[in-house]
Parts: sequence; C-alpha cells; structure tokens
Amino acid sequence: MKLLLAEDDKQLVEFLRPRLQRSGYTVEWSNNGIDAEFMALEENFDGIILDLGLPQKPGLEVLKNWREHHLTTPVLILTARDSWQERVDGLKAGADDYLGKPFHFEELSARLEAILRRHFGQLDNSLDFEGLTLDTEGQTVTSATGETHQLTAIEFRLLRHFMLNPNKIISKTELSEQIYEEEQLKDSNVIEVYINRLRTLLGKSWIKTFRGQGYRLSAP
Amino acid sequence: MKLLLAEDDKQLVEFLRPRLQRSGYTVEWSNNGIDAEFMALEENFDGIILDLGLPQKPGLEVLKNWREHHLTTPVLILTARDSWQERVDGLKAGADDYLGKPFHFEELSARLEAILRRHFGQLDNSLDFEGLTLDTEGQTVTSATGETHQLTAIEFRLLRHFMLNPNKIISKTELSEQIYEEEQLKDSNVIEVYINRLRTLLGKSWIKTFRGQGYRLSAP
DNA sequence: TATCAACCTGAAAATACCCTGATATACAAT
DNA sequence: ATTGTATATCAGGGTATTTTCAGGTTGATA
Repeated sequence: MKLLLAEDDKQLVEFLRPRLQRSGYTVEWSNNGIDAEFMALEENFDGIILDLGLPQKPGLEVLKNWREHHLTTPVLILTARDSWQERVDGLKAGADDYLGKPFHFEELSARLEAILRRHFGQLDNSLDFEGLTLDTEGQTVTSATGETHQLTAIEFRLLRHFMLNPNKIISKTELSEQIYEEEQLKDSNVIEVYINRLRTLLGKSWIKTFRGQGYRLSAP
Repeated sequence: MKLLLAEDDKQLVEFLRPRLQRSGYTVEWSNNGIDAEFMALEENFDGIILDLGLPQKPGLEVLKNWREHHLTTPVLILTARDSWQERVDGLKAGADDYLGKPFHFEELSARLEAILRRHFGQLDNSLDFEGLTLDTEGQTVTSATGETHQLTAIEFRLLRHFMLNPNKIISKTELSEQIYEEEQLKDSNVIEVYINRLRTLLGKSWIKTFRGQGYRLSAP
C-alpha cells in the first residue's frame, strides 16, 4: 500500500511518516500542490492524505484536477481549522473524508483505513483468500491449517498485495513498487528472496512462479 | 495484440513499454511522426498510442493521413497538457480517445482497453469461445471438459490471438508477429511446435491446419 | 503412385530466469 | 556498546521455457 502524503508542515510529516510506515504503508511525500498533483497522476498510490493549505497550488484545485483525470484513489483531506466551508468544498471536490487539525494519529489512522477499506471492498481488518487470513492490524497471517505467523514489514506488504490481487500474475516490478518508496533497484533479487520467505511461511504451493512474468497467489 | 507507441519522450517510453508488455501487448515504438505514419500503414497494429507533440511531423497530421488512408486502427492520443483545443482537434481528426499528460498508467490502460474493446467487441479478463475460457489475468485456459491449464508466455499470446480471431485462418507470419517484437522467422518451426503444444493442452481438433495458409481455431 | 513441400512431433540443446543458503549490512532496542 | 532482528547482497546450482533438430507423416499435384 503506497500512500502519498501531501503536506508542507515538516514537523507534521516527521510525526506521521514513521507511524504510517509502522502501520505497513509505503509513504511518499510532497510539500507542494504542483508536485503532489503530478506524482499522483504518475504513480500508483493506494491512498492520498492531502492538506488543503498547500503552497504553490491550492489543495482543492489539485483534488479537482485529479478527479477530472478520473483518478479514483481515496483522498483524505486535512483542513487547517474547523472550517466548515472548506470541508464541504473538499467533499464536493471528491474527497472521501476529512480531518481537522490538530488531530491524534489514531484518528487519522482510523479514517484512512476506513476509506481504504471502502475502496478495496474490505469489511474489516482482515483479508481472506481460500483459507488464508491476513490480519492487517496485527500483521499476522493464519494458514488453512491454523498456524499463525507474525510477518515482518516487507513480508506483510508483499502478502497484502497478493491477497488484494489473488489469482492474478503480478510482476516483480509491480511488487517492488508496492514496497519501496524510491525508484527500484535494477539488479537485485530482494523480491525473489521474500517470495522464498513467504513460501516457507505459507507453504510452497501458494505462490506460483511465472517465468519472465511474475508471481501469482492461488489455492495450493 | 500489437501496439504502436509513437512517443519521443524516451523516459516515458521506458516507463510505458514494460508495463504494456506485462499487460500482454507486443509493443513497437517510433520516436517521430514520419516513421510512425509509415509503420502504421505498413504493419498491422491493433491499437496506437500517439503523442501529438512528435518531432518531424505533427501527430495531428499523421492521424489525419491515417484516416484518409482508411486506417481504422483505434488511436489514443496523448496531449502535452490540459489543452482543450488540442483534444477537440484530435477527436475531430479521428482519434478514439485522448489522455492529458501526466497520467497514471492505470488510466492509460483503462482507456486503451476501452477503445480496443469498442473496436474488437470483447476484451476483459476472460475470453470465451465455444466452451473454451481464457483467463487473461491469470493466464490459464479452461477447456469445455473443465480442465484448467496454466499457460506459458508464448502459449498464452498465441492462444489469445486465436481466441480474438476465432474461425479465422491465421498465417504463421501473423502469429509470429504476435509473439515477437521484430519479425524474423526464417527457418524455424517454433510456431508449429507451439501449435502442437496447444493441441495437446486443448485437444487435437480445436486448431485446424490449412496447408500453406495457416491455422484456424474452431469448435472441435 | 511418385514426388515434393509443408507439416507434425518427441526429445535434446540452449537459454534465460529463478531459487536458496550463506553472508553482510542496517537498524532498533536494551 | 552490545545484542538481536530485519533487510539486502551474492554466487552457484537448478529448472522451466524456448528453440533447434531430425526423422516421420500428410496432402496436393502431375
């Protein structure tokens, strides 16, 4: 899950970023409206946190522009104060939810997860596929046989992406884009290594290799 | 599915090409208007992505010329920015859809598939023909008897082309063009070998040989 | 029915890609 | 600092896919 955090208050960014990462998100960051607008159109984010008070280009305009481009990524807007007007405008422009500053991280996290769940069709904090259950809060996976494993950050991100796209061949490029913030490393076999780890956790046959194409999660 | 990507921004090409290929397209590329115009008239593309800001010959003229030659291939144009005028001109000149830069690959993919579907009738996650079902996301084929087989990259491309053109005789040249970017099939019998392989997977009688002409997919 | 080109097919060879255990590095916690 | 855990790198062996090859089969034509 890759998030775009469009916020110019550096202190707030430094507060949010590590917490979001710990929650299992990959976080990219932009401190102005123009960059934010561009990045969201270029890259493949799963969710966006957008401060309406961004410099260079007002958040509202950025948001409108995204929606005109048919970008459906869920957007949570941060409004500077209890400006009722701003929130209404934001929702009209296509925001999925809003949050007034200041806020507690827990509240942001809850609202964010809510709009992400809504968008990806999840009802609760777990993803299920053919007997596999991924607890997205505790970052654990339970296999059909009942074994539960605690996942590391990268294992979790990988597996979640598989479980959000079951029975679909996913390329290594796509996987590494889900996991890393910056551009991908050319000749590295990290993905292969983690596929290997997931296989030892879940059992060999859940993830099938398609040479030259990618990997697919399917029933064993 | 063979696409022509007419775009001079090398970075964008390097971004798009692998993603398109991963989506199952064969991608040929041209970095200027003159070559693009020629290639589209010479070769048999299923779709064209045309940047209007090409060097040597403006994309709009290229497009007009194609349509005057009665080339009906679906064309998706890329406009440099939010130029309303350019888009209107593009559609007037015979484009099927437009997309303003920058854009999100998912959006391009969606629009591309939309215009291809409009043109070819069907193109979603599964192709069906007389009981055969090809899952284009998971790259599996299910025969009438219920057996499901996983396909390798080449098997998949071949079979998809057959299922997009059922009951039609397809020459070996055309088939190899679907598989390889540059066409060069001198003294090789790869196609024959893979036809053989498909027959063992589906059953002998699905693919019929027409000596000197090609092969045809039809009900057994 | 003889001939020849086109096609079929099993298997081996070539290749590209992947797996995996060992090791090194980064990072966090105590 | 020290320890422990997570992540990244590396290299060599392993394997599926793709290509080639060679001998057999088929069908059109005269």
